Amino acid sequence: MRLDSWISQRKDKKPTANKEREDKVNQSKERRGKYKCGDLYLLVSADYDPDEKAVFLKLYNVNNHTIRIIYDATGHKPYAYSKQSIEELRVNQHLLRFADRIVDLKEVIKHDPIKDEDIKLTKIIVEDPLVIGGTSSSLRNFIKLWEADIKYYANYLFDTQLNVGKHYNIENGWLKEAEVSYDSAVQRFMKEYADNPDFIRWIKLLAENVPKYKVLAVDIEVYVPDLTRVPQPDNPRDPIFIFSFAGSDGLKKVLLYNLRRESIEKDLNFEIEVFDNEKDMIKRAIEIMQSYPIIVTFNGDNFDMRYIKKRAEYLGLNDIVKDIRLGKNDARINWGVHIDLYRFFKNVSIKNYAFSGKYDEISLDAIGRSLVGMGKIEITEGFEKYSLTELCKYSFRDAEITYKLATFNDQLVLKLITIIGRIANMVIDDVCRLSVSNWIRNRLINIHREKNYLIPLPEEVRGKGGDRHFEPVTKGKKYKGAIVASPKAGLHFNVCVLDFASLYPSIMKEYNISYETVNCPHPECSDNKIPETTTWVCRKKRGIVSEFVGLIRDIRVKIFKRLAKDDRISPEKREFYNVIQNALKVYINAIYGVFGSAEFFLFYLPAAEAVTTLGRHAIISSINEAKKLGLEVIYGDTDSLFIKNPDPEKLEELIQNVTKKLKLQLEVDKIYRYVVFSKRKKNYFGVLIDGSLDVKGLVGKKSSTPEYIKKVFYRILDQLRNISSEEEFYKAKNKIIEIISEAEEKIRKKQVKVDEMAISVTLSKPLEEYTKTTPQHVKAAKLLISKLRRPIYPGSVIRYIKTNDQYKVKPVELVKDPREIDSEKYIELLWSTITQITDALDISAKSSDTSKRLDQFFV
DNA sequence: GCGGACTGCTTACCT
DNA sequence: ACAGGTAAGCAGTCCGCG
Repeated sequence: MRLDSWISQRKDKKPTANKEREDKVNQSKERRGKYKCGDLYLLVSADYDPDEKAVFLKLYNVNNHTIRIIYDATGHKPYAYSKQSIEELRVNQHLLRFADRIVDLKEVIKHDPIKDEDIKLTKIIVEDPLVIGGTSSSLRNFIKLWEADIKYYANYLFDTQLNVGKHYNIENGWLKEAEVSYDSAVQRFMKEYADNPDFIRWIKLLAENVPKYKVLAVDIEVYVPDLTRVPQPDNPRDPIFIFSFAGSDGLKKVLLYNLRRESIEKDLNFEIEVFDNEKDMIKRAIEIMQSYPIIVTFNGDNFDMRYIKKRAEYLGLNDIVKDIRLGKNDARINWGVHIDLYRFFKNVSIKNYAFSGKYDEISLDAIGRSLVGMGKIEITEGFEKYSLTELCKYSFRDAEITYKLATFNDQLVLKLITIIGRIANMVIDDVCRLSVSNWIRNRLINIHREKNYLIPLPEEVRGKGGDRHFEPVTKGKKYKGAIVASPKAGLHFNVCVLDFASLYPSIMKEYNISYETVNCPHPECSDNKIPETTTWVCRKKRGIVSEFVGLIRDIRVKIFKRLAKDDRISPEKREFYNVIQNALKVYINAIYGVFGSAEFFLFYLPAAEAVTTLGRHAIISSINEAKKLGLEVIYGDTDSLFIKNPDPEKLEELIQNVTKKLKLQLEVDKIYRYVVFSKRKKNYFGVLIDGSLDVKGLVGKKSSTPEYIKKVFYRILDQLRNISSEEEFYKAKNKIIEIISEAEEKIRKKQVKVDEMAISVTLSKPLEEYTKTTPQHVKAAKLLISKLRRPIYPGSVIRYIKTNDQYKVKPVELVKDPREIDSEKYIELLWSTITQITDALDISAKSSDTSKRLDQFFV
């Protein structure tokens, strides 16, 4: 049997006209709201409907704040590429298995970026995505296919040239890019760069307004009397008894299934609807939820939404919850978008770059406290010990925190998600769940499509070969990274810090680094070597990644950073542009890293190594250049040079020389009134010219250090803050001695509160995976479980006390009496924290006598 | 059997 | 599941020691 007879029959089947298709869908799906002609829509999401065998788009109606769903009417079909000819594929047994689901085989020409030549491929077009991948019998498991692991709805957006986060109008059922207005400042930039279509395209995409979304935060409570039992969505035997809602339209509502027939307090800060059976409450809850296009939860993917769905089905309400769709690891809603903030805040790029590590535990309580100043209501006993009113308050607080996290600072989080969706061209459901490497992958796939480049398989990229030239300094790493120059220990006044503006992205841009340009196939490029290596870089073609990094780096620096600082623009708008430039920063900074990550689809170690090699080259030649000019370099880390008391003219000369020679922008980053180094790298403090204190890496700053010791540490630094000469420096001495001896005394006499002595350490993996050693926080966690039956998860912060009993450590919850504290250990800890300051000032040996010890230091 | 030297594990930080 | 480099504390092991 051959495939062609079947294919020819299918070919005359024309795609349904757009309008008809939409009307059909309108009839079959329940719809809300009326659409006015000319309504403006923001493309927020897309998905595949297996029943309709088509992609549908979720469009946020900016005018009436509903979601409109539009099905594909172009007849777009899933596909993948093969390097076998049509003839070969026609008799391929694996394809024959899917004969009735293969629509067409087509010969196409694509550019192979690795070989730098056009190649012939066969495009296998199929009826549904599962033919390509997603099941154990799918084609990609049996024959070699290209572009077969891209989600179909993503593929669809790339091919139809739609972009998430853009505004569209609907005309006769077709999407049309909407004309949107831009600020005059943005228009000026568009004029300035009128001859650069890539620039214009990105400015237009990013500067579009982001609507204020209509959102609803949801939290549920499941009635489990015993505190130690956690309700399991997969076994939903316990009833849901509370739904809490906080909405952007001011809704503050709790639905309560009064399973104890208790009387409920009046005059709460939320409305309450009481039900005498669970089913009615769930029906009402779903009705409320379906009137909001955006649903926000904290851990809804794995708990709230999942439990609602499973519990409703358990109660026979399948139809009520049919529009909640559970994936392996997520929960999506057909009527809109479900955003799980737990997944979003867990993302390390979001945590460290967007929120500069302001929270360290991924819990509603911890993140709520640090970002919106609101924590959970504490519950220490099982639910049976509390009145239903108290439990409603508890639950409503959770919904309130979730709502605040989604909407604080003018919906910052939702804006950020939308903007990342624009940059990555990724549906916002995925943006808030996936990591930065996926954001990068998605856009790079999109760019390959636009250029008609075939996306190589990971083994083809790796298969290019190329050596690793430098042994990593750190054990377990794949290649050598940055250089950290040894600091010159001591106190230094008037220190200027120079740094390279976004060093690695700039290197990628200026030196044409990309997976296909590093060790390219052209013999004539092979003399274009990375210094001290056998790696060469292409001169003939612009690298796809290099070009992309360069473009968005320029977009950030030349457009959005400037807009964010332009005082002719209103503060609100400036804040919006600041969010954009920040999102770009998060994104750009991760691009180098993903090429050094073995899991990334374009992982190519020689490319990553080329970047760090050039980075080391840049900083070393700058240090040498500085020395040549007679400037004193006292420290440097990766991309920075600390220069002591520089002659301004020499400094300017250095900047000019380096920038010209390396094609990398060296600039003044900050100036310290003074800075204090010990012998340790990545470890110093200083006072900037505006008087602000800058502390780097010192123990006293670490999140694990007990509060009490931190306080002492900062009191000491405070003594040093207003110093502007060496004499003044020593005046602070007596006060510091006083602070330290007082603290030591207090610890020795056990007068410090137990809570202030807690050492806080994050449990990074499940307890049973600590097989090699048992660190102290793991010991404490085990006690929490055995003595208090407290559930512990990876990511939990364990707070423990060093004690003088047989345990040596105990969770803070188990230490009732300060006399249990091992004060000797804490005095040691105090000293090691403080000597990081005093060491730097050449304070050396310890003696048992405090004042003597300090005197030695401050001589 | 004991203690110091050493290595490896773990966490939190810097760029 | 972006990278590598560094500091610090502790757990566990090795080795010498009549």
